[in-house]
Amino acid sequence: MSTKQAAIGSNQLLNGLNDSLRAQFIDLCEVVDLTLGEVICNLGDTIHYIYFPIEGVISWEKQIADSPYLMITLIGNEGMLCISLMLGINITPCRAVVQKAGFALRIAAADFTNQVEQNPELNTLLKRYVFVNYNQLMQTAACNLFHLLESRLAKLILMFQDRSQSDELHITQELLAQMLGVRRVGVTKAAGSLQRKNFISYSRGNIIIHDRQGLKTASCLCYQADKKTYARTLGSTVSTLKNVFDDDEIFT
Amino acid sequence: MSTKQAAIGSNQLLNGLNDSLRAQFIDLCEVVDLTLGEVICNLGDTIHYIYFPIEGVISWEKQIADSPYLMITLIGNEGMLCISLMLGINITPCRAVVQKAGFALRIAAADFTNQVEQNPELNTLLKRYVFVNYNQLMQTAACNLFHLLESRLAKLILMFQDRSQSDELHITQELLAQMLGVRRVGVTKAAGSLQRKNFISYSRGNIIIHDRQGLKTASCLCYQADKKTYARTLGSTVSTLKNVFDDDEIFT
DNA sequence: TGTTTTATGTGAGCTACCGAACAGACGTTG
DNA sequence: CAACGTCTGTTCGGTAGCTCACATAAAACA
Repeated sequence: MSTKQAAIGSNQLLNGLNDSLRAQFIDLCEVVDLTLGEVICNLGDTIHYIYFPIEGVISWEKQIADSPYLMITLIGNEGMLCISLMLGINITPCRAVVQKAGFALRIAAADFTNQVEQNPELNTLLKRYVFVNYNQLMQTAACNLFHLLESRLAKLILMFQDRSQSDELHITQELLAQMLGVRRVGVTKAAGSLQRKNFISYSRGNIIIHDRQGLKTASCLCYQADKKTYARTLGSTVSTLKNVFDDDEIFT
Repeated sequence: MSTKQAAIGSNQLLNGLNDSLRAQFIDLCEVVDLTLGEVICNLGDTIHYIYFPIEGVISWEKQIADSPYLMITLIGNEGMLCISLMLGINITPCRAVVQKAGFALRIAAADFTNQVEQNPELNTLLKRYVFVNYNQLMQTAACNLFHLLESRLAKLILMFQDRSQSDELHITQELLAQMLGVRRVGVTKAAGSLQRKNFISYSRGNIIIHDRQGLKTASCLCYQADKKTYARTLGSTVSTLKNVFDDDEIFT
């Protein structure tokens, strides 16, 4: 299943390219497995490859002094890894960890840079993706300050579901807590609340999502806002955007 | 004093360009006043101009649903305004408000885009600046979650001082509270604590900084980390970096 | 099978910050 | 001078999330 043929057309970001350009780009890529828990890169690492996930979920985590790692965003087949290279920096400022196994296309940094320089269409597309990240990050900075843990947890679960395309997630409360930058007991309490509302059920690292709509009402509006930003920014170039997110209601 | 001649060499970011390129760029700019409280742009505005502050301080503020505006960063003569255009987006995602009067170079969006396309050196420099912003934003997202108000206030005061190049700041607690996303009484308490430690004194919208070193110990390490990121990322291109920040101690 | 490891749930006390309301102190303007 | 608006300081009750400690239960392993 992880052949390059199967890979074509399965990263939503690359789907924003026209067929010939996409084929040319993917021709320079190789398909690699993403194994659960794998650390793809660490703070300070030189960027050797750029990743475009096809299946699986990767968390992008920042560590600041005196504090544990904090998840900045989740990356699945709607995005790419190591956007620093788009900004001319070949060093990663973060750690990237595989949170759901799968596989990805990856391209060598030099090839990537060449392609971006030679193809204005590719350059435009990926710059827009950087903008989406930049915007989501501002949203997250505010979200972290203002919103209750239960809302943030609901948002995280929804994000994870979007990117893993499954109603069953495999992730422990301990890991969720680390991503959210809170104690495990906090997640237990918030997850218990979501469970009592019958939005999810939880058992030893398995979350089953029963009521996606309910989760949306429980989550903060940041979730919807981020998706709207993605849609509005990449919508004109990413033609198959509807596949990225099952967006039932995008509102203004 | 606000003639274009005086302006040359007074934005630290543009100082990263070689002399002829900088002269050529500034030739396309005009000098405009920044008046206190002026809203330079609002969420959703089309970007007509890019600003490079020479004197004065601008706050970059995001508003998310159900919450007041939150300051994302402060911009002075170490940076530029409206970096979205570097990412191919000509709409501002935020509000920008002048928090200290001064003046700035500004260049029309079309001229800016042309210059960036034609000058790889300029393009590289400003992409790196975007990276610095991106990195600081991740830091802020974590800072907002983990760090105490007093530390965040100390950091903000230091940032303001760096960008206003004065030991006396004119800003009310109400405004600081809004920037930090907390209530005014919270700032009163935190500022009172800093005052009792003799780091600052405070009186009706005037902060006088007595002990910069003390403020640094009171602030979170995010302050130092952000400056280090700036120095390391732009240091190789910005030759006069030492002028940007009076960095007594940059450590690893 | 019993033992250990891993994952989740509960409790009590603590702290930072919130919400609201109010008091004082300074500056400006009539 | 008096009246008013602005800015800062304080108080009281409430709550979210923290620290620490411990309980329970499913899975893994011997």
